Amino acid sequence: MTRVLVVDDDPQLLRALKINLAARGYTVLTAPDGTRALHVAAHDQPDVIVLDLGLPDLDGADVITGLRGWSTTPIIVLSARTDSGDKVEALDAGADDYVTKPFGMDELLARLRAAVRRATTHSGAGEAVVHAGSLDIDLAAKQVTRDGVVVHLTPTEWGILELLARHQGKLVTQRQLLAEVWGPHYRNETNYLRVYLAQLRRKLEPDASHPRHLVTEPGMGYRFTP
Amino acid sequence: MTRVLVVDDDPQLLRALKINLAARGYTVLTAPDGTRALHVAAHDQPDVIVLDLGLPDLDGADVITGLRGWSTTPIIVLSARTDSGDKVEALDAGADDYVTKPFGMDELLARLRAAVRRATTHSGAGEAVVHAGSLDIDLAAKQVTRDGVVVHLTPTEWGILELLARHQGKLVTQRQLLAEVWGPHYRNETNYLRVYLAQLRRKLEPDASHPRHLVTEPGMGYRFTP
DNA sequence: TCGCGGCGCTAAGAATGCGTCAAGATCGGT
DNA sequence: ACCGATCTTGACGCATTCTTAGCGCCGCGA
Repeated sequence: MTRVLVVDDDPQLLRALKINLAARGYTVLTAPDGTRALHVAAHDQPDVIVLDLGLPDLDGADVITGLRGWSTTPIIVLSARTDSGDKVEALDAGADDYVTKPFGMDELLARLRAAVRRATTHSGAGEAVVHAGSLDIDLAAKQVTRDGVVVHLTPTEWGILELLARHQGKLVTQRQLLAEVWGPHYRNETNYLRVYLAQLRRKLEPDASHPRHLVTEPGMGYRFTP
Repeated sequence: MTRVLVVDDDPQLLRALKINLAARGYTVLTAPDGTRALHVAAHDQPDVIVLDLGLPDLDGADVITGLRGWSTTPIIVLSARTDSGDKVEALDAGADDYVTKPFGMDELLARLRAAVRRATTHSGAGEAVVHAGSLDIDLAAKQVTRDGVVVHLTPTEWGILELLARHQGKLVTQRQLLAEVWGPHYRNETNYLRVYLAQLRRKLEPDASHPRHLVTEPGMGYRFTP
């Protein structure tokens, strides 16, 4: 069953889309703002995302960028703005399609089918386990094992590790981590990161004081290196 | 270089598209009708196809079906018909996107970029790496390697290198660098640049006193030459 | 030939960011 | 209401990084 994540702050529209999509046999997930959209996307891995711009908390382009860092899930943007600049911005940020409101339900459904078709014909099964030394991180099961033994992580610890593992090899800025794990208001609380990274290293690294996987890039952020 | 096949029976529009696309660095192929479009597509294997509906010889949906039989090249449909039924038909036949005339050139170009990006990131490895001699600059991972070894850069050093590498070959003025890396208030502190460029050269250049990549343009700024 | 501005280079003090520890505060289940 | 787990908050020492100043070189024009 195809799973669609619909992100919109208008309960009316959300409901209308939910009914229409469910009637066509889609499984519908919803989120009312950007922060929760990112959470749901990471947690439930939908097959396609319908994203309304003009969300209350985050800028539309930021939501797209936040998703594109680790996911290639098709994104269809909805917007009331017909301005061509907005379209260009959203598409260049990584959106797959852009539909202006008011839209025909038939058209949206057709674009949805097109997006899903592309994604399924192009990509095989995405790998959900990241290996790193004696560490195995199962992103789908949300579980980490070290030398085969399960390591217990708190929700916050997992949030950080997941984000880093999804971007493995890439640098993740402190702001990115704080915004994704704690929320957009915590962007300057770099304190938290120091505490939690130390905790993660204590649990995961062979030698916590000389980290091999959870590497600090001073002044910039952190990097997970397999 | 990205190759675009434009299919349209209107010579005016064909010419306009050709000029605009060529100006953006695309290689442009053209076809005036469906039959020749299929031939060119089979023969030259373009990276993306812009297809006008309402061709003189074949029905639009038939052209799409004809292409989709053997190719997964992205197809962007142009049409004067705003009717939602046409859109649904074209998209379900296998088109990737549908743009109604009259359209903004900016929007079309953005949708073109989106289509090409999808196609390349899904199949090939979409890497954002700048190579220069024994230097590899990974802009996404924010990491530099020299002869395969990772070179550690401070945030400021990286800020400068990133800006220069993104504009590789082009001259970047001192004001530009200072404003982007330090902030708009530091536009006259050319001192900083001297210090940091020296540091970067020491870390990255084979012979720091005879720079090959980080070149000074006296009185103007700096240039990164691969 | 001389003076001048722009650049490369070095080095030291100042400022910032990080790891660490430990003690409250909060949450959630019994 | 209690208790353990988890999250927040503050403080300290240390290392790195940034800022700033000073000197010498080179090319250019007077």
